[in-house]
Amino acid sequence: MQIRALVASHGKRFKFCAVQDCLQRGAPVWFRRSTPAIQRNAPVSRIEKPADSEPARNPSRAGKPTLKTIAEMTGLAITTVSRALGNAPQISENTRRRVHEVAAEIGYLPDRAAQRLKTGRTNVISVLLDPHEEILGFGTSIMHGLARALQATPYHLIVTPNFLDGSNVDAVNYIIRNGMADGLIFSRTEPFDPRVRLLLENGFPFVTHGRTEFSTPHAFVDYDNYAFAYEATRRLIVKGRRKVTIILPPKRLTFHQHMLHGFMTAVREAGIAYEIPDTLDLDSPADMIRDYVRRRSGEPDPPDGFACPGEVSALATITGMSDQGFTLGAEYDIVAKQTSLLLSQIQPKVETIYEDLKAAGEAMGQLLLQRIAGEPVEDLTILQSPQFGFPTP
Amino acid sequence: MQIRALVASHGKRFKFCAVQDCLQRGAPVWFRRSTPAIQRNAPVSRIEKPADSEPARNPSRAGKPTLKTIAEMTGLAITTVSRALGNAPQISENTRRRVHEVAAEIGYLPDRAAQRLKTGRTNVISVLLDPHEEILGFGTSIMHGLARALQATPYHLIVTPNFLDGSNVDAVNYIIRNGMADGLIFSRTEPFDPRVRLLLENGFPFVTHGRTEFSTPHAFVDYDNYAFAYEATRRLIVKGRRKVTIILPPKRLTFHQHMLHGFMTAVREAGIAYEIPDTLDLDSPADMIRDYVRRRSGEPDPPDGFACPGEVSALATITGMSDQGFTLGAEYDIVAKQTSLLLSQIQPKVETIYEDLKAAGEAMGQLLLQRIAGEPVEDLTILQSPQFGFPTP
DNA sequence: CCGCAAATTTACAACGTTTTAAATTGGCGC
DNA sequence: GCGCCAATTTAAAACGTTGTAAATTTGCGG
Repeated sequence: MQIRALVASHGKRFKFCAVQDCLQRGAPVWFRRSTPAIQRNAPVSRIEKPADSEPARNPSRAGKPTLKTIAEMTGLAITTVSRALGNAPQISENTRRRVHEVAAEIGYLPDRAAQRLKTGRTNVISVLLDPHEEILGFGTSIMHGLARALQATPYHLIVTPNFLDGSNVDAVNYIIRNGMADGLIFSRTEPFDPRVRLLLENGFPFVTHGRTEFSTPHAFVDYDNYAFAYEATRRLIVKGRRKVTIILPPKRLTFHQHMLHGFMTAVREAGIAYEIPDTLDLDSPADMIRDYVRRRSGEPDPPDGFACPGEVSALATITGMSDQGFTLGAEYDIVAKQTSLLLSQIQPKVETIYEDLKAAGEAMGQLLLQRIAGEPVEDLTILQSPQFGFPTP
Repeated sequence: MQIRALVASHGKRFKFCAVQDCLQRGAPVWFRRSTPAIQRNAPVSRIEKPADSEPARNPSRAGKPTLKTIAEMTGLAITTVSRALGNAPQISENTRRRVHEVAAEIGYLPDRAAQRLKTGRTNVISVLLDPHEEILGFGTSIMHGLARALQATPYHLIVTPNFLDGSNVDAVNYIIRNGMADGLIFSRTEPFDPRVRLLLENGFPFVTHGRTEFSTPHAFVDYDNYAFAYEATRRLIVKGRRKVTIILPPKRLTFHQHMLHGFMTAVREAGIAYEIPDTLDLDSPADMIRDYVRRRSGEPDPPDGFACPGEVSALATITGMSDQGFTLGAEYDIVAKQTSLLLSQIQPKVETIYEDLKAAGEAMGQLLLQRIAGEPVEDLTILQSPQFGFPTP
């Protein structure tokens, strides 16, 4: 057993000889500064464990290579290794390459916790999942896309579910306050969405799925629901339908207005009859939509053209109508928004207009990365056009 | 400006007077150990910045309260504060309460990165999302449940999507090797699932959705698919169907066998005719299932009872049958597994047996927490019974 | 008032990384 | 050989927390 280091204060029991000894072997000697307030220090002398007894490391990461490992292997300093891996400009090409080689060889990966602690950046993107999302895999489509966008980056995707206690705003506030992520993604925006307001006020990077009406610009990806509603309605009219209707999203959401506008524009251009159910919206349970359609189609002057901005509402409409004996494509038509493959696979007679949610997710991820990198938000807006390329029978 | 600290080696330009001075004021003097290989050290003397110039803190967490903040406010040591917040036994009730009060007042939350770095625990639960999950919100149901289970814990839920490059096993390996999480959750197990093998070998905590056939036990939550298939088939028989069929999950998955077993047991007990499509499984796209059903029902001696272990397959079956002019409930019957509200809302004539995925998610979360806490895995297995409480018309 | 044990509080180091500021090296002109 | 500049490498401190081991305070019997 060998004395490797020694700590001493300048108190009574100062062991001069030990210090001398350490100095000769190049071991560090520590003169401890006394506590400012009270002079408490009693003399200390500490002896390190012998070199062969490894300090008990945290078992969960035993043997995990760190910068220190590479430093020892290459004979460089930890700083240099860090620099080399970060491709810092002042590192010579030679050592840069060598460090990279060794790192790859031993499978080094930087410790996220340490990086996060040091830099304050979390390398985390958080998605606020809303329980009211269209059940047909909205969440997973967006996630697919996000995952793809973050694939080659150091970012991880963490899900902050809204479903539970606390409102959306609380979740956002929590994330801002505690620096739980570097950026945020969420959907179903309102014109003056309180989440957006909060994030804007705090300068926190985020991308929404859906627009707002704040004068301050922010990054968003949105689907052109005006175009969808206009086109869907127009197609119903072209098919010769006499009275059209649309199931709109809840009034408080921004895209309610967009859809309404598209629908009304097409209706007015054609001068056709229409009606808009007001006891019902896209968030209503499928059986409620089904029952409404069934009841309404049994009453006088029912609509015969349905614009359905969701697959579930389309299926519910079909069921309600067929309960009354109406045949899709003959006595009535549906043009629906399609976000998964399900609807067209199940019921090919429904005409669909596609919204690519996976692409939306990917775009949101990319925009968020750009936003975090500091690009001006004015450039970070995407309006997805409906794809009109589907065959019209 | 005041000299507060000084670093010196025992090289030529050793400034003895400066050291003396430091000693007298209680400032630390550092005898730097020379680099082992080459004796490089030249003497150094450093002067600290004046105390009034605040060190430039990371802007992203400016003002965020830390243990130090509380320590300064209460006049206690950082260690004591940490202890008090951790409710360590050796802290007096008095200071414990005071620290908790101050912490609550200033809204202190521990820095996850620092905790993680120090303790090696990540406080993260990772979910492996599989792209082949039933599209109808399997992922989100599980996530709901998990979120609820982790609600009052320090754990966060992070999604490691499988969808992209790399197999399941690679993702698991990555998580183990780099300590990205304290526990793992995934589904769709195979009898000798390589992910399970890997995790068992490394003693990494995990809970699967689905069983395996390893002799080493592990934590799982599974749905009793034997009971489902048996009960579904029995109901078809009770309804007077003459020939039953079932769309099974892919052969490599463990629950393929369970379902097959349940189905065959019911069939054999009743001595009824049956058939099992072998070009088709639950992962087949809906249109493929629909086309198969349509074709088969046009051929001689078609089945008139369908056990559908998924809502999509049920919808596809209905479409295929109605394309041939068959009426559900009259000429044929379906008993389907229901995991969302969609199917029964859209098509109430389908008889359903419920699988509560949200409850499964919550159970998996709880089991995983217990597993991490070190409870024996033998006790951490749950077999969910089908709920037979749904009205049979 | 002393000694001693128990109760409570404390300093220090460490986790693995990045940042700052400084030291070292090499080259070049004299 | 010296001084100087640029290129490269370096030590030390810091991020906020917890574990270890020690110091300090308190209480109590004499």
